[in-house]
Amino acid sequence: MPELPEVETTRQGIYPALIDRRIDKVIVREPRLRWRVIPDLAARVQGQRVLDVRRRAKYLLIDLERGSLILHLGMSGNLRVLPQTAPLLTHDHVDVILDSGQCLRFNDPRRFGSLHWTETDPLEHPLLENLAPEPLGDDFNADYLVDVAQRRHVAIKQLLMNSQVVVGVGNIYASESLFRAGIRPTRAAGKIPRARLAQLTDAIKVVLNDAIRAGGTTLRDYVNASGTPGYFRQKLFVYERAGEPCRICRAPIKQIAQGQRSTYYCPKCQT
DNA sequence: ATGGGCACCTGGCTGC
DNA sequence: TGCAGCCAGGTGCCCA
Repeated sequence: MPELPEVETTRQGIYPALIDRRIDKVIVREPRLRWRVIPDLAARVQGQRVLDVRRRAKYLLIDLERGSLILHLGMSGNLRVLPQTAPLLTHDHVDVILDSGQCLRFNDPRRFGSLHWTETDPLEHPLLENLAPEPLGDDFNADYLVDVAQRRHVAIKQLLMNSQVVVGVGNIYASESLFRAGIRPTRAAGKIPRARLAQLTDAIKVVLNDAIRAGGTTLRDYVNASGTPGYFRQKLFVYERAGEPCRICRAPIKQIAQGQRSTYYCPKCQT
């Protein structure tokens, strides 16, 4: 489900409820996430105050006084802020109960999400330490992408989805960014001229920022911390629009498979 | 180093 | 109505 805009929207949504609150209790109903949640997680975090809520790539980092929770939403996860007494739904796997009486509830039907605890710098956690630059940061720019794309034979879309190249760009925003840059997703990364890659870095930033502003994209199950969907779906140019007319040139949008994922593009606008 | 394919899991939809 | 098959916002790991 969630790519960078959805994770960032979630971060912004949970921040006010978490910041400076103390954790009264953690309830892990289902520890079998992508990695098994450590058995003593509740004991380790109980009583600690929340110092910050950050995002790195698609990971949420909840910094406490003596460590950090590292949370990933996987494909189908969401976090909601609810009254502690709110009725449970299926797949409500974890509750973080705060001293305000509110509760941060993690729901994840497919259990591709994860919850780790670290008592050292979370950015040096094995899952995070080798991640590429943030797409919205200044070090993700034309020079960088040109350098990385050099001599690479992979299709540009797959390059964009590689977290060693840039983080946070998933299946939706890879297709959307390539549309806005007018680049065909199947083009070999190393054969795209510098000027086009420069347009692409800009397109990625614009698309991600627009999506954050719209509260993310809801296709099926994504909801923000208040339980409401994102509105960026209405602004998608190609994703899940196979056969529908291109919003620019009216040519039917094409759907292909790349690396076992669906890719969408306009055969006229993207070359 | 690079690239490709699989695995993990549940649920919703399609078509027989 | 039932059920098999396919698809879905991710990504770590294993293999060539």
